[in-house]
Amino acid sequence: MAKLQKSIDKRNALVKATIELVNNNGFHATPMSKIAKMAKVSPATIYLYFENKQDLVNKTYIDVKAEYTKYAFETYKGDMTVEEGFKLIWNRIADFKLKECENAMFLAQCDNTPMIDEQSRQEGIKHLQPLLDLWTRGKKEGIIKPISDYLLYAYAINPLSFLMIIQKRGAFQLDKTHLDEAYQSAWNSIKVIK
Amino acid sequence: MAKLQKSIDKRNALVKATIELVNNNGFHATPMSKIAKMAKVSPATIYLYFENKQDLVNKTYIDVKAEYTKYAFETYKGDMTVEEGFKLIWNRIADFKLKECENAMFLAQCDNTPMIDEQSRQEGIKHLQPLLDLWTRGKKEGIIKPISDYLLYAYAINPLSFLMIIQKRGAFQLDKTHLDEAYQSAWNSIKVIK
DNA sequence: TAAAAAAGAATGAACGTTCATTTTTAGGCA
DNA sequence: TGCCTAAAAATGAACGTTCATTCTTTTTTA
Repeated sequence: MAKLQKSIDKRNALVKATIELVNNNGFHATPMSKIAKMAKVSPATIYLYFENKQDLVNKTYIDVKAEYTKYAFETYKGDMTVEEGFKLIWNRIADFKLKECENAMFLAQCDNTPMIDEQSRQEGIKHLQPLLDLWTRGKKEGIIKPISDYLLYAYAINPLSFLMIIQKRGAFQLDKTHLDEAYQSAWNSIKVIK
Repeated sequence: MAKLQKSIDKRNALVKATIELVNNNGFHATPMSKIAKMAKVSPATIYLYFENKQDLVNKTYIDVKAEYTKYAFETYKGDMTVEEGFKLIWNRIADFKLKECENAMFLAQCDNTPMIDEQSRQEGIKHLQPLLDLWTRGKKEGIIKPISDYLLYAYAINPLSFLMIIQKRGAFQLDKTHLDEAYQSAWNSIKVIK
């Protein structure tokens, strides 16, 4: 048990180092030797936990994506109204992107580059199912516009990624007021207009 | 003149090859030797046109960004109403992202990774001024919500990047109906609600 | 004490860039 | 016009470095 614990710590250290270094330098400008150094491990040890560099980054992506969606849906209950549910999930996602900025930046980079295997990408998408289910219910109840899930995502959720990135670059600070405005924009763009 | 023409052709070929290879492989997985091969040029020749690899990708970014904004604002006239102007620019941007998919993918990758120098990034942002001016006017006239330009961009323009990426990945096809819906979402999220 | 985990050094391939050389260009002169 | 030449442009090969991965040895574990 002590042995297993130790291994998990090392794996976590490797994943964490990968995120930080890839965020700052990009995938291919991040040598295994630096990841090893930051995780306080020998380069050779990485290969006890991951097949190779590609496997390391794929697994890191899946880990982070799982953490992200776990956080997003953690307090959501199936008996909420569609509007309540959406508001809750939206705010949890916003929270995550702003508080766990490093993790969110990593996901953004993975989603916009050929860094990740197609298979790992698919794996990551699965975790969004609760949100899709909520939208399906919302459309049935006539509360959410009867348009493609992709469009709903593009206008309601994805803008948060953009805001996170420019906030990270120091262009502006997202405060409570901004977030309220952002939520209103998100909700306006998906709700049925009466 | 023949000589100058020839040089411009070569530079263009290099920029084009860079876009295609970086889109498919990422910046650091794209060797200069492959760029040279695709542009039908010797590796050494690249260094007659660009200082080094970083300079090549910076210049490519600025070129593509300029092309993008030129297209976006080409038919816009200052005497249009705010709503007309926005609709026009929005549709031009959508056009560009869908027709010039390679170019738009390249920009998305640059904007979400540490691939580009901060200076080149700033240079690229300048070109968006006409859109910012339009929004300023819209706010003055009480047509556009009095919120930060970043939020306006996040909800009105940026979703197009997301749609382009998933369309490119084959997840779904953006047709005319989708585009109309997308435009309505965009406009709803920035216009003043009466 | 034997097996598993970890380490550092070694290896071979790939890359960005430069170097020495060849090819092309432009234009002055026969 | 056609030829010559010096400068500019272009090239392929070579260099030195960096990196992912493996190998051999040492350390830790149970």
